[in-house]
Amino acid sequence: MKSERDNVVQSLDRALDILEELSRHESGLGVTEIGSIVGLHKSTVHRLLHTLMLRGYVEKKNDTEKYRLGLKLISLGQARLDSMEIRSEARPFLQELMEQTQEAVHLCLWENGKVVYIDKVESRNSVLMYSRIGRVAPIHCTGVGKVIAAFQPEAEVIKIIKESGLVYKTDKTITQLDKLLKHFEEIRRQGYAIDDEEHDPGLRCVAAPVRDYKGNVIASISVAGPTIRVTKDRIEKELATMLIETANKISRQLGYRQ
Amino acid sequence: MKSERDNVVQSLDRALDILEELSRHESGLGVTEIGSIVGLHKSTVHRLLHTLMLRGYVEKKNDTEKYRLGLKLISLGQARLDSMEIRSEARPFLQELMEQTQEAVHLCLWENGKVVYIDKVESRNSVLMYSRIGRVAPIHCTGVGKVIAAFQPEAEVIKIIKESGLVYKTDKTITQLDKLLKHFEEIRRQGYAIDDEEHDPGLRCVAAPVRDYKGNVIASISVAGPTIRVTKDRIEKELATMLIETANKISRQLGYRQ
DNA sequence: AAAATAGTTTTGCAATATGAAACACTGTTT
DNA sequence: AAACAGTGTTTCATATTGCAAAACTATTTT
Repeated sequence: MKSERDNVVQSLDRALDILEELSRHESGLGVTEIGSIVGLHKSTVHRLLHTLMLRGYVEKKNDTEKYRLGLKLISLGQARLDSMEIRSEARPFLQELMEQTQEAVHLCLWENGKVVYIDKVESRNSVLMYSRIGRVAPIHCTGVGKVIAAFQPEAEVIKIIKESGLVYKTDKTITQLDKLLKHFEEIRRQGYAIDDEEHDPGLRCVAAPVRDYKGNVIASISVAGPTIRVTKDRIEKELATMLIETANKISRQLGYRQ
Repeated sequence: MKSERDNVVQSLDRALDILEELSRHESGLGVTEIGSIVGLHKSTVHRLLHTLMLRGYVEKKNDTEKYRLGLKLISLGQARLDSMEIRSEARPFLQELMEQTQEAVHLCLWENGKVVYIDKVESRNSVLMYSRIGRVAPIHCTGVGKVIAAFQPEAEVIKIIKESGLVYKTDKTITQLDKLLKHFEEIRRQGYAIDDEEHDPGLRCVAAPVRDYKGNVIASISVAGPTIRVTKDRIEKELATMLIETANKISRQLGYRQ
């Protein structure tokens, strides 16, 4: 039986291992360190790094022997981001929402069965949180994830959950499939989702769905902050409404007509 | 004589060719197209794409046979951006400056002999322009580039100019080395640089240097917009001062004490 | 000063990656 | 409907590449 791993180009695969390891180490890694972590001989690592460095994908950090990701990755990553029309269309609305709420605002996209952060507008009051452009948002314990998943075909959602699992993050994480699906019904009914410390203790997020011109939910936006500021009361009285309005504006910008 | 191109890992090198070609084609490319452009057999391209796709570095566009850059590049690019402390330190100041001026504001970094855009805050009035995160700003015809180059060791600047040349962009581009170096003297004297339609017709930009804790110019910020809004008069009367003040705030944030 | 560790280079050869050829699929033309 | 053209995918013989062991160089630690 032919496997996905058949026909993988070994040296390319290895080089990508190296890049991903470097992305996890902001302070950089040496040749021998990389070799140990990715399980390759240091002379192999050295040659792969030589090619990556020549092409700008890695660089040595401040004339040390430590390697880090290179600027070419910024360029390619940004090229991919810039090709996302929804991102530029949505940005002004996100900015406005951040100004109104003074909390961090996010835009996530539903891509290949994953919810990915593709924009984020920080406020002056922003606190450190998990969300970061390029990161995947779990569909069971983030507002942006739950609100997208709730509006996808249930069979597809179940398949994804079976693959990635309902990983426990906090005591409030929903880790039972039937309870999550029931929760998704509630989200569909009220039109928005809340992450009530389900991903990070002390953090709450409210998210609303963004639709494309056909009415499919393809993205979500959210407002997130510490529970002492993003209170349940504040969500019900003002944030949910503002969020849904903003999401609707973005949806209309994308050609959605209800 | 050992060349840089010695010991290049061929299949990695080729895969990077493919990624860079895809970054130039927002609408995606097919296997055979890629093969034609990068000069490889379609079966070779197919196998490299298979590995890149498995790892998330490319994906097929909306169930077509066209390939495009994948989300993993966003992740890695953003990891590199997020490792830049100056970027997060500067962002609130850039936001403030954009609010005050209502024009596009940029942050560029001096890295490996190049000036690279690493942040950009758009205004509602932003017009389409060359600047894009990840792109390199020419040091002879952009404000952000000239103001960094002016404060670097002259020998190093001359070396870089000899390598990349003084490429003509508009009728106002400075294309003679002696005139450019003289212009750099003027920039050092007045403490800011102006790109007066030297890179794009109809666009003007004013830029100021950002210093590190040692006083070295390592970055620059700029305000840019159409010449009808970013007038010479407005630059002299208000923009230059605001820009220098903001650049100084960022420099102080980085530990610079004059 | 000696030992240990890390980075870099060399090299023989086994394994990989290549591209030509064939096959499968899709869209266009007749 | 059949033939044709072009693209994507797969196979396979083999030439070339990439590998890691070994050796060398440089730096750090003891």
